[in-house]
Amino acid sequence: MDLRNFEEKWQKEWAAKGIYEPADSGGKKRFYTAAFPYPNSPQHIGHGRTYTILDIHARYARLCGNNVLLPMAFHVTGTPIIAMAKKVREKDAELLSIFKNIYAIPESKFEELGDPRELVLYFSREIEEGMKEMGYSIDWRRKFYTFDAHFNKFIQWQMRKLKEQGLIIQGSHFLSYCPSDNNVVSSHDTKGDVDPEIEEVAAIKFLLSDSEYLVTSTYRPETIYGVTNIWLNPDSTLVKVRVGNDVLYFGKGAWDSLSHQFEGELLGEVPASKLIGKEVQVPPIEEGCGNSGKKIPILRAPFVKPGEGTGIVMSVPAHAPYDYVALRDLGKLDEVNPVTVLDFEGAPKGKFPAQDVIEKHSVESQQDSKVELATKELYKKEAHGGRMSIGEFSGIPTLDAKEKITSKLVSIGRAFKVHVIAKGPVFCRCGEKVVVKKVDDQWFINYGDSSWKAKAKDCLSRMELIPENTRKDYLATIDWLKEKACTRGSGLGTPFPFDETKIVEPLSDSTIYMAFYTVSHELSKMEPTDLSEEFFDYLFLGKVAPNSESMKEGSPLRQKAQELREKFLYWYPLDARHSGADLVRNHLPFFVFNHSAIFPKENWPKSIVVNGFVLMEGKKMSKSFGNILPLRKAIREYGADVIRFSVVGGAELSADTDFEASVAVGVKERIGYFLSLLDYAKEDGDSPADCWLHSRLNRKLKAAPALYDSMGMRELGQMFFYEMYSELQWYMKRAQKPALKSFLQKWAIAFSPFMPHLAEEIWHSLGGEGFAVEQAFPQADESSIDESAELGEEIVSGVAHDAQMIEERFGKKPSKIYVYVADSQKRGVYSAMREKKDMRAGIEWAKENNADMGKASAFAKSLMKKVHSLGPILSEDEEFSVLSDASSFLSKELAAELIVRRETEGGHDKSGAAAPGKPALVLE
RNA sequence: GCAGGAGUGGCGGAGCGGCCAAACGCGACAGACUCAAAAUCUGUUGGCUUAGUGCCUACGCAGGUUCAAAUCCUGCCUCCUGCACCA
Repeated sequence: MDLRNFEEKWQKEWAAKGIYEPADSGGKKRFYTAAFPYPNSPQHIGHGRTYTILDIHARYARLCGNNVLLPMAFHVTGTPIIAMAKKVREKDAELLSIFKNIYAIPESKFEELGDPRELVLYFSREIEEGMKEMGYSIDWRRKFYTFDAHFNKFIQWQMRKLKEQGLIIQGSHFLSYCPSDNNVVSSHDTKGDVDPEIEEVAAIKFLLSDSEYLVTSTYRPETIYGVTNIWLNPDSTLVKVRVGNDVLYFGKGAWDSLSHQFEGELLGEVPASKLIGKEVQVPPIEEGCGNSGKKIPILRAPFVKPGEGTGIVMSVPAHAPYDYVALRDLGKLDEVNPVTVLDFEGAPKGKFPAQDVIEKHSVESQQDSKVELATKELYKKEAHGGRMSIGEFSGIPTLDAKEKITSKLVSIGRAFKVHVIAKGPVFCRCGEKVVVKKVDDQWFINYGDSSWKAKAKDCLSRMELIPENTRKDYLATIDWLKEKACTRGSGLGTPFPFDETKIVEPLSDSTIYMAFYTVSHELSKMEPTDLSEEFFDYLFLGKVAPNSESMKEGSPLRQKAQELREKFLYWYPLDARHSGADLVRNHLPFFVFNHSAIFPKENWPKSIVVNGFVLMEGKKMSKSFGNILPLRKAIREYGADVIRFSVVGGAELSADTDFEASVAVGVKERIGYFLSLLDYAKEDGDSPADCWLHSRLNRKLKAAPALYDSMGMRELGQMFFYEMYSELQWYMKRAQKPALKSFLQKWAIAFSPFMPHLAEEIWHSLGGEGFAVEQAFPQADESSIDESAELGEEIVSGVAHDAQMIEERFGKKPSKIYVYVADSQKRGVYSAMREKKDMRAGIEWAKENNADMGKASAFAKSLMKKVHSLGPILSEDEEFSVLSDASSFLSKELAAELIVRRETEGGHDKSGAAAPGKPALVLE
């Protein structure tokens, strides 16, 4: 069976009739979008998940009578595509092998793919075809690329709107940087893919003489009161640098890195050995307090790495195990004056904390690896549970004191801040050490602005978030966001309007583009030069400057803007934004922020839906595992409906889902089963089996709308696919004359958001008019929900099951099976107990109704344990007739004559074991 | 380090105070069909037991609340994800 045949057929029909190209007016509307793809590779099935959920959302909205817009475009902004094209031109073996073996690109194409534009076109075509083959109900007329001139104009307008409100600022910025490549370095540019995280540390100045200082860098400026000496590697070279009026000493290697951060005039080099033995002054942060302002010695320390930090280290033996051990090894502990500056719970009495922890771990010498352990242990205690125990900041928690002391040192001119690569050194792929570079004229979008944050939160508070438990993540991110660098030096995209040599950075040009979709199909017919700031002001905000020439009343451009404004106002606000869960920390908050700043409240987005990832046979999909299943390949292999369902139906929205080939095969086979039922497309029957099946269906139809609204993908899939499937199998076994026409019609439409092609095929096979995907969602018929019919079938299947169970023990094939239906007295006891959830209620009922008290109390006792969980039951007559009706079916199933009797008839010692809903069985 | 999340059967994963020995799927086993296989169907899949509706032991570990806990509370252990200029 090849599902592709009818899938392609219906895709063509849908496209020919343009049913996914909605008018920009009329009736109820819904506007849904998902993040546009970045076309630097073909899509794999993982990409299919978000779009499939989006499509299901859109399709359900259509069944509910909405005019639905689902547009798509391509995000090409940034450097990766350019870098990739460059690699193609250089004939990079690894990349070309991926092209050939994973992406299946013909080698004849390689030449032209060296051009970034061709690369974009190639992969975007690939992606678009895949989306069409998946049956996504996208309006492709609105497609654009983010390097299009029209879009550029729009983004420039956006930047201007932000700047007007003071939300675009300029300032200095620290970047991880490779001096050899002359480029910014991020985690995938480093050896071992280490993230070059930038950290701020305090650089403290120790006065050597006049205005000459040794500069040490430290994570623990709060220990300044306890510094006893300076460590200097005797084999290193120091450099003297003039910064302002000061002359600063740094380790030579350290200066090479730090020189990218601030201006300084290199005065010369000094061998470190020349300084050893001299003294420096501890910054006089608080006279007479600890070692503050005192003279301390410079000691030799071969362990100091001249390239790290500033290459010069301050020593605090009371709190730093390394310093303590080093002094001990040198035999100089007695010559210095350690001071305890921090107190914490469990701090040793009469000992220095570092000494204590060193002794506890019996550390022998500096080379002992336990020093590291001791350092971590002590630091953890002091940093998180500790407080200052000296000076004006006494009693203040360590982490706060760190800040306060640093600012005080800065204010007295004895410290400044430097930025270093955390957990360094980190090396660029070219081999060079990554440094921190300061950029002075960087542009930012100021997400740190507090009134903007408040606005963004206001916007968020009005939005529905699915799943709702993501809300605190958004709030935390909104709080945490600060200035975001919004331009880059190179890459595809939009020139930044205030400095056209720069490009608007990718996460900044994808925040309000949903508004662009509402008119993109019209804008593309216009000249980009017409898309002025004034034009967009009118289109999106309805604003006209009083003396505007081009937009004055009656001008052609004003008319055009008016026409487009109506379309924009029709579609906006956006009803739902769909995305993978990974974007909760960046794109989605930006989306909220920017909408809240630029658009009035009535055009703020209504909801966000996020979903988890797709795993491949339990593992993360990745090029290195070689387990990527390209979307189009998967469609060819299994069919679009199978992939749609496999990627979406197996897990809750926010959970990761697993793609397994064996499951996909199972889905495909079940689809075949549903199709085979078309042979039974007769008008409805009215047998118990028919009532039962329609009851089950209507129950599902009743539950469905709430599930579709909350994106309960797993449960919908479970219910309409797997459950329906096994119920149909039971039905086919039970029904003498299966009649499934109206059942299949309703089912196909209700499930069409998941499997639109199958639905269309079934709909037309049953002679339906129009398209299945344009019908109204089938309303549940409450009167068809028949609890008795469902209970009846449960009893029948229970009898079949129990009889088989007993048969195994019976030893031989029975020729007769007697079924005893429990009497009405038991039912009375049962119902009374069920209602009151109490045994006495049953006994009382028995008394009042003159029942056999011995029997009644024994029965009541047997129900006692599950008195809280008794389900509904049928009356004796109902149960009797259900079983009588089913007796020929059961006889056939069990290959034995089945005789239904009432418990009251007796006739067998087992007959008394009958319970309501659980008849007693006797095999003969 | 900070923030967030998760630990259930052979596996994936439901359940979030009582119809739970635990949905559904996958896998495994048995049976039917068949010359045989695949596919399909039917059943079994914690232990013990009765010719079935019974009992016991289970939901990371240790306690607690409750008539009742996988579900609520406390502590501990383990694992995962994110931490920005990157699409």
